[in-house]
Amino acid sequence: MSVAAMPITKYHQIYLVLREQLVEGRFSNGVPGEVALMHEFGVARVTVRRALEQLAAEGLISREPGRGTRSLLPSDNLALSASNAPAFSEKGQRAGLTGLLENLVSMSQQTSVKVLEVESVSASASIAEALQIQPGATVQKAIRVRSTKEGPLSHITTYVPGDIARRFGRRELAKKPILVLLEEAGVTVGRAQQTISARLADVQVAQHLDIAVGSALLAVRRLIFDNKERPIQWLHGLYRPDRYEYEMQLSRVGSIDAKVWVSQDLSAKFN
Amino acid sequence: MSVAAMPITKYHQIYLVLREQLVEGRFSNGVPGEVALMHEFGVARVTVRRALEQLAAEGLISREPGRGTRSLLPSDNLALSASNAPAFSEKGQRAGLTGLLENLVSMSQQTSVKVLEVESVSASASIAEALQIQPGATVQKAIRVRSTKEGPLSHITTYVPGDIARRFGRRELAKKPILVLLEEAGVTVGRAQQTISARLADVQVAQHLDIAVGSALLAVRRLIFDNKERPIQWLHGLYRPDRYEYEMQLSRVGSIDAKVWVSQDLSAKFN
DNA sequence: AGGTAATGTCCTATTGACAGAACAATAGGA
DNA sequence: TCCTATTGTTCTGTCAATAGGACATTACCT
Repeated sequence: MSVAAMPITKYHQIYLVLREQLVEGRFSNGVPGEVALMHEFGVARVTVRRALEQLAAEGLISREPGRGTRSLLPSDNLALSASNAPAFSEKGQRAGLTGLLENLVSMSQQTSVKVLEVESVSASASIAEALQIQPGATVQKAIRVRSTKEGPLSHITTYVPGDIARRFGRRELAKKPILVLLEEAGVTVGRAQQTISARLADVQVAQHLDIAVGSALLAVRRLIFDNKERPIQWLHGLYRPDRYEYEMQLSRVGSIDAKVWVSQDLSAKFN
Repeated sequence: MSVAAMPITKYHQIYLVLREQLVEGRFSNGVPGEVALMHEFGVARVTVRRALEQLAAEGLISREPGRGTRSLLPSDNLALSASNAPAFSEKGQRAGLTGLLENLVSMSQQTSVKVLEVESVSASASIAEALQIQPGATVQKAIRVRSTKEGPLSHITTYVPGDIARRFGRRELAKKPILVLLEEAGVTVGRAQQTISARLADVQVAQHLDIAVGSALLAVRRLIFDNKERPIQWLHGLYRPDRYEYEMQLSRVGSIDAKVWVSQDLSAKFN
């Protein structure tokens, strides 16, 4: 098929991926070589290089012939003060995790999941509406709490249509992100629509997240579609704002007269 | 300069703009013709058409030769039930504004701003750090409350370096979005970095937003840079979650093996 | 019926994104 | 010193994105 029609260029996607991984502190001991990245992403070397060039231009990496590419982020090596890396200079003042969603790769590695509840229930009106199924149809409801070593982070409730979730057991849910399970079940994940809001912690959630009742929580509602635009997962997530924030870059794209911003932001990565 | 190198294609940008405007309920009485859009965006007709084709494929608009293009969103005309528009089917259950930021065009039209406070202060340590200036340097602090006809919506505090904000008066701040003022002051807005979190309403904010103390609020911190990567505005925003939510599309772009999502989302438009 | 405005279809040409490859230059270890 | 890994540079193509235009077709209004 050669080059697929893409609204966003490959080098830019790779740029986004690498930038995210950089600020996450991976690559502390060396960024993979261009050839390695080239294979990893399955693209030509030119494409990898364009991404790296942009990262270098922003002062996030250093590239030297013979030596290779290295991360320049303060979290990794020596501090870099202001010099030429304004991009993330405000990084230090925030301790909490940043990124988003419940299933970052790095989070999967550094966090643990406890499954509070898994059961088949009949869909309420609102859930049926979201998932575009008959009210009363069977859906699998799962509640999980994700924790870092510092303590609980998020309280996630997911609903998956019964015919898809048939085989998900408690063990699988604890081990793998639910999206991986969905893909293993033969579902091709397409797009997702997500709304971010704020809510107060109720008694149950507060208990599980180890916070006071009435604390402010970041609330996420997300509907995931497969490649045929069928809803396959409806998610309600509550996050402790001191441990989790949603960070994004708004870049002004193009010059379409109207001043339009597009926020670009890495989201779920689940290998 | 002709065609600038763009990480995101023009037709896709136009698609995003139009989609946003559609769900905002503009275009209720007819979408502008292709030729009109073509002039408005300054692109060729083919480009406009590709954007419209995508919108039509998602069932958001109908296009008929001779008749023109019309919005198919329930908020506008007759309800469209499920049929072929799954994209925003969960739209009905939410009354609040959706989009983001404080300065959408439509918001400027449908909302009013009250300036609570404008004064020059010396920068505290955290503000100086964010704006990359000397602690104690002069910054202009402004607090504004934005309201819809239903009541207060957001409580925004902004800090602008003194040398830039020199000429902003109370009147200007009430009339125009601060970003417009910045541009009029000769600043070219570049990119922005934004973090979304949640906070409880304190006494002052609660009073201005007409809510109970201790209500959950959506909290936004945003740092705007000019085209030379100099920070030009540091913003703290608090939003009533019942009137304002942050909605975004996560589309799975490309096929870069790693499963990466890019969230695309219209943000600030300030004409 | 005729005019107008809209979308649908088809064409040409330019440019950038990307693949694939070769070769040069540099740094560091054996 | 030589070998190797790495980035830097420079090619040759292919294809998609976009600009710009011409013409057909349809729907609605006068």
